[in-house]
Amino acid sequence: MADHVDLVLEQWATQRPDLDASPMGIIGRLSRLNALFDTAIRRNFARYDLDRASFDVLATLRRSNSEHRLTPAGLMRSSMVTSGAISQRLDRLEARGLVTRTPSETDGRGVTVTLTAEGLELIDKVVPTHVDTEHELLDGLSAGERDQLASLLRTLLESLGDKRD
Amino acid sequence: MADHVDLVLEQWATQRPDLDASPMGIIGRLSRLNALFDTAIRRNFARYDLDRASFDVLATLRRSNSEHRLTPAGLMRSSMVTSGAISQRLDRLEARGLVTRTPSETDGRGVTVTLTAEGLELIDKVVPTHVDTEHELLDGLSAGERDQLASLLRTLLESLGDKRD
DNA sequence: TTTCAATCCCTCAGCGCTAAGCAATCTGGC
DNA sequence: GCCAGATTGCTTAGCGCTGAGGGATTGAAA
Repeated sequence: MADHVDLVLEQWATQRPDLDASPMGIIGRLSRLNALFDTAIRRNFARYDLDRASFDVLATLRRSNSEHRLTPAGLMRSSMVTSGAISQRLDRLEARGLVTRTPSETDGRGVTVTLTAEGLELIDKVVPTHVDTEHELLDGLSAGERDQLASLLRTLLESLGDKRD
Repeated sequence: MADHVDLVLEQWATQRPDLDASPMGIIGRLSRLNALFDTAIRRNFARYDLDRASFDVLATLRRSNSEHRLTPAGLMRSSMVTSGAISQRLDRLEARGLVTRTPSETDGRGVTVTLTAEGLELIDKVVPTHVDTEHELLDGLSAGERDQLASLLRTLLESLGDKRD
């Protein structure tokens, strides 16, 4: 019963027994899981000519409100990428006709990003398959273990200052 | 008591109540944690003119064996990136004099990558600060919670086929 | 011995991101 | 009403990775 991170921990214990490398048991595994999840999730998106970045924007617009509209700043806060990345994502989505950018009615600097009918149709088709993919990825845990894991991860996120906004 | 992912889950429950989005409670949090960890870890590396890619290679060589030597293929298996990425990482590290590439003595196609004295000195200086950083990042959990979390993550990794090699 | 699939490492074009910087606009304190 | 500092969204150079592909070598089946 051992994964790759166990090997890494043993190697450090041998080569640098003075170090307490135990945090890698969490941070290393988390990073590996993220890479594995990402590969599986991207494979699903590719079937719809989407990448993760585009999906994130479309999904954020879809779930945010009934008008499916948000500012670039709002999208940035939700996504943990820089404003430059958001601009470029929107360029690509706008070129494909999946979102529109219109000047804000209340703020001369601002822009409103809205899902088009085509964008809504696409994301509503993809999201269920995405949720299925995620369910499959977690098949190895029981319902109780999943709850426990989600709860520990939330505790950790909150301790690092993650907020609702 | 709520983090950003709780908001996302509520939004999906409102906009698409037909979907069971609960896996996002794990996969979404894991992805967010990974991003937060990455930022903190890279900030520490930057103090030593290192990026995460270079650190990964140096650390893998350091812990692998007493000779601090490995093939590019071995580095690739350990890192979850493509062979092209390894080649480029080695180019950078070799140019800085932190590793050497020598032809394998037993395989005409092969190369042996070895930590130089300078590379060894650098990684031995950085690793303790890296471990400290990781300890700080997990401060929000008790020792028991950390064990529990590591164990759940290992179960999940194993269910996805992660192996020691 | 010959053949050939597999392996090893590399190159390179393309891609999306970051970091820095900019112009336009807004806002709160005076 | 005015101005300084924030905020908004965008542009661009530079960076590292992927994915595709290629040359050389190996090892095992025919």
